[in-house]
Amino acid sequence: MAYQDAITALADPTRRVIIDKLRTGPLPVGAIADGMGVSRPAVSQHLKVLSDAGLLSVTPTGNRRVYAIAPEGVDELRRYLDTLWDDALAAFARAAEEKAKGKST
Amino acid sequence: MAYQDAITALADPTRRVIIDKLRTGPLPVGAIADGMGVSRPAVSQHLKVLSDAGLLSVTPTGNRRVYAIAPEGVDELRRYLDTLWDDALAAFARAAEEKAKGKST
DNA sequence: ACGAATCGTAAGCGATGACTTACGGTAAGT
DNA sequence: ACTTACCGTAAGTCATCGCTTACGATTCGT
Repeated sequence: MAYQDAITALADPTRRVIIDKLRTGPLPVGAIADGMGVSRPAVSQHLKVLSDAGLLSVTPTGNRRVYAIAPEGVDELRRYLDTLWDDALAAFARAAEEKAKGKST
Repeated sequence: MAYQDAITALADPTRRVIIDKLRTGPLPVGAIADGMGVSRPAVSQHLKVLSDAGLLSVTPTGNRRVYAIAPEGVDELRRYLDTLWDDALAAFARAAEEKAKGKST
């Protein structure tokens, strides 16, 4: 009960930028908000969405909160897409096969 | 230049239901719309979004239009998530390592 | 102890998007 | 040829979402 939230979270462009910024490693909020065109509170809201979706982990360190990509959350989404991938391929092959047979019954 | 559209398309619950209906094989619009709580035009609109995102293929057959999952589109999204997965794992390992070292430099 | 810094939350606003009804267009059936 | 079935599109409505400004809480520095 989570891959749906992960997809919804990644649907927003700004949130994808945040994810990209965290690809190289964990960052505090200020560093994340720095450079992107939106205010820091907006970034905070996005971080909450991403965290709730299980895509980010938070580590309160003294004054600041360090965010990092949570591999588990990404993996959940990955597994969903894998099953979709498998089914799509199977259906594709079956459809091609029926077409070749002339499709009777 | 497409995985973004794929994610956006899959973000909607109704569209995910459509995708699930097509997992077992291609279906015409009527069969897709049948049983889900929204009107057929709504389904048509969703089908357009999914098609534009590269997640579905259309095959006009006489009177009706048969939709099927496009493996290519799914694969694009899959590859994006794989790179994210790789980076996340690498960053995770690096962070753990630095923490163990006591973090110098 | 006091001021500055870092960050989350609340309230309000504007835009995007999902849905409905109504309509037009093409193919199949008789 | 006429009717029926199947489907996409247009217009309009209503909710959702992302953004901003304002504020409060906690922690660091001096």
